[in-house]
Amino acid sequence: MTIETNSAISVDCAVFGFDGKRLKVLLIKRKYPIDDLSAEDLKLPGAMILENETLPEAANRVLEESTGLSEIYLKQTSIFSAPDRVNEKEMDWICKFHGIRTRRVVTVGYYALVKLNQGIVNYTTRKGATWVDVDSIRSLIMDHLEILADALSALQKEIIHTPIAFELLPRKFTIHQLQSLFEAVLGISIDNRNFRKKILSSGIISPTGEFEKNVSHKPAQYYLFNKSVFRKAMKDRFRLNFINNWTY
Amino acid sequence: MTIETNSAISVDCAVFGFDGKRLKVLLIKRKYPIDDLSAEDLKLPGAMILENETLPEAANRVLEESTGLSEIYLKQTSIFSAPDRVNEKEMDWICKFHGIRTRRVVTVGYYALVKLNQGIVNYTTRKGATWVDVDSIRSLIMDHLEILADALSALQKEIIHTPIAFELLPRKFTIHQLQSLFEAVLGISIDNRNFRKKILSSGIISPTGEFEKNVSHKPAQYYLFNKSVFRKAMKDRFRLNFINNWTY
DNA sequence: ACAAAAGTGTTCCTCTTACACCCATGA
DNA sequence: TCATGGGTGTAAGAGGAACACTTTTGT
Repeated sequence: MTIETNSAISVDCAVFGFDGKRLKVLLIKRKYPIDDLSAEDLKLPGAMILENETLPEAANRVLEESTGLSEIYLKQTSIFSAPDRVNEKEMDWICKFHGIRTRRVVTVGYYALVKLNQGIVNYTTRKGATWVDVDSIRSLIMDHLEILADALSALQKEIIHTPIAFELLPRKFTIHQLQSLFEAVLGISIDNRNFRKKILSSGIISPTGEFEKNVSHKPAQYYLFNKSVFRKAMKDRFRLNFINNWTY
Repeated sequence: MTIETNSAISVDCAVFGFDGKRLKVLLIKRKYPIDDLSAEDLKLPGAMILENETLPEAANRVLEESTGLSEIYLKQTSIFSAPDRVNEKEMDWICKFHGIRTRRVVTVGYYALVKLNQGIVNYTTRKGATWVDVDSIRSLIMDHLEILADALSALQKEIIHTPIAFELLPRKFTIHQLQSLFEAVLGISIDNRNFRKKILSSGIISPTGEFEKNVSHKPAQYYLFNKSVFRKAMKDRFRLNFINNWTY
């Protein structure tokens, strides 16, 4: 197997999902183990870029292969370019695995957000991938732990400024789910009354009139994300006469 | 001249400075013009990465060459990876200029912030580089205009969340200078009373007791940036019970 | 009846905004 | 004395933070 590459640039994707309780990330096992590089070692999904492909295209290809989904929310984070980020043994493995020859691989980190559901879990399980609690991950191959940490940090920054939370939830969701998501991603706890007030008064979600069924408590209403209101809100962001959201 | 490169990855830097009135960026002229690629074409300073160099190291090298300064504030922005981002003619020029052979160049954008002063202006002028009003730039070679726009947009986002404004000002500065900087970078106007109140009550600047001299108006006091207070403020950012700075 | 999560209001306080005049200096 | 930017205060309103109980459902 030889993939034609024109330069040793790869992409690695931290694919995040939310199971209602915790933030998960998709990990795969090393294929083609050699020597003491075990097939049990976990890594982020990634690939070398192809000749006629941009980096986001490569990242989308990785996502489609690993989740079966296209049109996933995708965001570039940092570049990892330390000349020694891949040690000699790992370098051998990479060259063998990808069918290339190179002395150095620069990788570009991405994070992706998917709406976790049974279909995806089935698909990824068939592929041998697993969804792992982000908090519980202690080691990954090469510098993938660092790439993951960087992706998580970028996600945390972004989730409070842009409406990416909705990329991690089903189309219809309860306010409680939304709140739990913020709590899981940011590692904080949020007052429920204030949260409802803020999110409802912002107008970016709309009630559907549908309610949970077969739950052993008062059924919660389902809401929808309201893109148009959000876009309007973004336009109004630079208000009249002063700086918003100055966080010094 | 042959620089050894192990892959066609380059860095391009938007070096920003502030002259007290306007945001400036450092542009250089194309060297070694060929055909109708003129020596008058303007570009961002950039370079191919060397074999044993990380990307930030390459960017710092570019900065040191173009400004004579080290220890400059430097921040990575986006990656430009369209396979056709460099047309054939430009590709010829790149290969000739850098003494390499490649079919494709992926470039990584950086922005840098420098404290503009006579020394730097002299240095850059000797090098044939110029400081140009960011607003006035209409075209640059290849996709450098896009790289610049991306850098500016990253700077605008960052300046309201982190204390990078001080990287663009002299060590001692007046509140008016600081305000003008925000106005220039963000393209807004700010109420002077509110600005003073906010910046002074934050405690991140300290008065020096020194005042302007030889100005034909009431002399303004000079202030210093107070790093330690700022770092403390950052730690307090995640407050007790709710999400800060939610901008939906 | 009980367990479990949904849903709801008010008060206090801080921060944002809008706005206009006198001061100190050099020319 | 004039031109220039420096420097100051206040009031009204919006939004953030803290806080506890009732409702609805399934078991």
